[in-house]
Amino acid sequence: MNKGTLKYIAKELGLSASTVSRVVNGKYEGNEKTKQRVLEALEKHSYIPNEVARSLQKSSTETIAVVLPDISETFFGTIVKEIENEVSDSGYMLILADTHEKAEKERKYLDILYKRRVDALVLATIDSNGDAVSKFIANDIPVVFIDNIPKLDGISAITIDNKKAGQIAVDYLLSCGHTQIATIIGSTSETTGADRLAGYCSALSDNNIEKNDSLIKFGDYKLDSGYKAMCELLDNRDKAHFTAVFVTSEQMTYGALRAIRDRNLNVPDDISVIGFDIHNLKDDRRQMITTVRQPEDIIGKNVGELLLTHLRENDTPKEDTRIFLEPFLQKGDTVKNFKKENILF
Amino acid sequence: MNKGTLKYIAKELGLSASTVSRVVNGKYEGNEKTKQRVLEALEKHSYIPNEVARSLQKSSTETIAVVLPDISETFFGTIVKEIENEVSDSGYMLILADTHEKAEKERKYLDILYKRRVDALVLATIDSNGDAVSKFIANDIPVVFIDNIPKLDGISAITIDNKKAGQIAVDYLLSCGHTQIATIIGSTSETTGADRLAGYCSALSDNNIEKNDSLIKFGDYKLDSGYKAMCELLDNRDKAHFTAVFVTSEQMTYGALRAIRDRNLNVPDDISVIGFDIHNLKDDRRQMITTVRQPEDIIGKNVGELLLTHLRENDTPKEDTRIFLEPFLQKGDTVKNFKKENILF
DNA sequence: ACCACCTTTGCAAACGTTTGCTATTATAAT
DNA sequence: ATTATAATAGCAAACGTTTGCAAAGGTGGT
Repeated sequence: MNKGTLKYIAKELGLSASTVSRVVNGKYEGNEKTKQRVLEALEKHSYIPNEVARSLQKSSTETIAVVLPDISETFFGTIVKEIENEVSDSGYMLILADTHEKAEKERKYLDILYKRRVDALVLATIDSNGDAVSKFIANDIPVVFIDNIPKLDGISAITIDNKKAGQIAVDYLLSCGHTQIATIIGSTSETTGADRLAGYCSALSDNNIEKNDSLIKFGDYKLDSGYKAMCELLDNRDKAHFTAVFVTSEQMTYGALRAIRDRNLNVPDDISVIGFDIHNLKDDRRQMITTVRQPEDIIGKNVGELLLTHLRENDTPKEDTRIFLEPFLQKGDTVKNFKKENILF
Repeated sequence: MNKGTLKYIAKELGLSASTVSRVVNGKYEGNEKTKQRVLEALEKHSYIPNEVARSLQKSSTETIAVVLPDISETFFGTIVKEIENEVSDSGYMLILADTHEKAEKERKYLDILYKRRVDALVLATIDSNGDAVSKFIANDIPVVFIDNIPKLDGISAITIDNKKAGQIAVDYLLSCGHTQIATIIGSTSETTGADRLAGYCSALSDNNIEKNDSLIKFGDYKLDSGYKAMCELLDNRDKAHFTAVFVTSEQMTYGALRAIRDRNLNVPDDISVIGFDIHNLKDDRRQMITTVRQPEDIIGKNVGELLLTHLRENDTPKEDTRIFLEPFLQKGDTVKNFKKENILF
């Protein structure tokens, strides 16, 4: 029999595994003396329970899966950190899956994670076909989306109000005197992109500015697509002029900025740029990119809390939770203010 | 008996669990017809193996623990991403522990991870007392350090050459005409800090510049300590003058920059700064902080590869692996070049 | 001296797999 | 018809726990 196991120690003591187990778990109600004997033996062998065996028996792994497109982005890193912070005291650990923005990898990971019997799933999906996720729901494993609103029932979601995010950006540009505003939107097959676009549109129409479809370009959240979209906008600038552009993802923002630079245009003198999810360096001495931001830390904290209530009460809540947090604007130096000309620079 | 299990399906087919198991794992050698029957039944019930049970039986969880101080830092995020990328094809998943730079949390996590029977451990320790880690070594669980050189035997390490990092920084400053160079070093109880300091010293002495101890300050890698150290340096500047400072961590660099700004001094005109691990925004249109960098992606890739060979061959290699990667300088706009005055700005 | 009851501990099944060995049956060789 | 051989499938133990139930032993009351 393997050393270091409950059974082994029990046999050595002439006791049963049950007794030792109960002592280990603080459920022992018997003789104080034997309790001490057991405790000593545990100490002596420096017994360490096997969580895998425990998991099997309890059918709970105390593990939360986090599936996201790119852990190296500060945005996701911060969310993960906050989730961890929230759930670690309850003994849960995080198992991390980076999908590299690939739908196929996401599906594969979801399958594996289901096999591994994670207790809960946090998902920033890039492919909310949602089929791979339905197994989780069917088995009452809590699922929380952190990036967009799921199409299936049974999934909670904690996101920002993406429509408002679009509005904030456009409102700010309007307040700076811009009226010809272009935008680069990520995929609209998810609510995320669609809502940001909706916010853009409604802010315009609220201010009686007619929307110009040739000022709306679409990308896939990645750098190259932002570059390409910006090029198209610039190429068509004679016909569809604009003074500012609202780019709706971090990577696409970098792409757009690069495209602008490649044409030897200046930001913000020639074109104003407002980005998304840009994490400017903490050293605020220097130039910053104006950006719409999400409160990642609050998102993460909320996800953690929600997960814990789901997991503890072990009741799937009657209603899917929907928490919408506030996006906010972080002013930088990439938007020109026509209202107070020449003051900013 | 629980539905969805091997046993259940076996019973329904009038077969034994063994047979079904063997089909599932492609180890079945029997009658083609029964194989098909089993396959159909598996399909029909959409059978999903329970990895927890498998892990218990195989005593291998296909899980790699990654323990680090702060996953929200791009530096660690990138390393994690690359490790994941390297090992995911082999079926390994990452379990993530963020220690929030606390030695106690690190120890706690290491204990838990050992209980959870992870197959390997990647550790960026902040407390290489190493005691919590010795259990892993004793049980032939591969351990790789990614931040400093372990004191214990049996641990591999993949780091940059930290001495060279110090030399690179100082050499660059010297080449720009600086001779009075201060430095802010993280804890020297780890090799990381000690080596960077050694590099700083040797670069000075190689150039026949006498080291001035009052230009060497110590911090704990965090922002506040960088701020404080910089203040001390500035307060003492009459007695110990300097034109440049080499700060040896990302957060301390931000702290130092803030201290400089708070005194209304200009970077680089009044003081040149060279940081560490600074991830300047990808939009290289803008001002950047001059910094020593580590090739995170290569570190991650190497860690992944090393882990896989350890895990696959299941042999603890005779010798502890030591891989030293090259740090590199990323030039920015925070170092003044006295050699070609007024050209850079 | 008997019964009732409480205290202390153990038995055995269960969690869901994998796998070495054996049993059964069919096939072929003599 | 007998035996050797191969093909097929199952038994049962193992992985290391947890836990409902039962058994053993002890105590005290009558």
